[in-house]
Amino acid sequence: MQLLTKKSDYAIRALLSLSKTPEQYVSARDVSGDLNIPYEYLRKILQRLVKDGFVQSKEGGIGGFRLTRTPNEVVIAEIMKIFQGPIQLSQCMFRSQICVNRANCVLRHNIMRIEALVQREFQAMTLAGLLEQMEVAL
Amino acid sequence: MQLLTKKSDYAIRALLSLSKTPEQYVSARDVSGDLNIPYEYLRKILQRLVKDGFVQSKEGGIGGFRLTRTPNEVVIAEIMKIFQGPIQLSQCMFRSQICVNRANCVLRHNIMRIEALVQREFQAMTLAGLLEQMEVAL
DNA sequence: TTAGATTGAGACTAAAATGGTCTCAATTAG
DNA sequence: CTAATTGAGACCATTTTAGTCTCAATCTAA
Repeated sequence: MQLLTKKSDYAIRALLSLSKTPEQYVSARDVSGDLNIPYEYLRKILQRLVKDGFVQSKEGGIGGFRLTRTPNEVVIAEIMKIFQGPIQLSQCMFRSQICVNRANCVLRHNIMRIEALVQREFQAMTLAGLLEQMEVAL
Repeated sequence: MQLLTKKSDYAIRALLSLSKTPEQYVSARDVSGDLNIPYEYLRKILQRLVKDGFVQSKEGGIGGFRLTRTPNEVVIAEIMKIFQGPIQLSQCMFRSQICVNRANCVLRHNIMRIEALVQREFQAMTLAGLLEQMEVAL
């Protein structure tokens, strides 16, 4: 059981890396080298981040990727949602079988409470926050 | 992304069901019928709970399963650990690549904090607690 | 203008996790 | 003895996760 998949982890670290040089385009090759992330896989991840508007890309010669937002506008919960989907209950709620017996309701209610808690935490987590912590740690 | 898999969900609901008749052995067949859980699958889950000492089984004629502990001794976190493994970081920490750069450390530190939070919540959740909520709701 | 590096897009693959089934032996109450 | 039960283990299908491969389009610099 892991809250954060490798894909999200890669994405967040790539974004952190890009935030070091805000204006500049950095190639997937460079980011891959820096962070030790499989090149082709990282490319897919960055392409996805382009599609969702978190980064901007430039093809050709000295192309690459750069952030489209300031680090404080990049919420980790949103990144995770892209690559892991929303934090949600075990689908049953959205299907026919709503609360066959009372136990379901109670259990689900409790799980939902915890999921909401997790959601809040990741919602409060931004690139800027992480960057700040990195600076302090230096 | 779901905190609770179907397997854990089934296990917890089965335990809640068994806790209604503490002394009595109830067959997997009956539990399966009650909760609408696939019979063979439930059997596997119950077998596992026997192995881990949460329930006791009796073979033959009017056999079945019953709780070995009182509901307040059954912690949901432990059940989840059995069927989903421990809540843990994306393995990297336990392998060669510890903190290639500072970003890793900071990100991981934050994730670990949230994971610990989740762990605490599930650790505080017991069968007894759920049962109590069910009674109140009646 | 051409070579080289880059991104875009999409198919493809391998391994693990998840959810579930099937079979058969051993046990036991009636 | 029979029927219902658990124990054990193999088996299977689908989904998720992680990653690769190929080729076209774009752009920079020589």
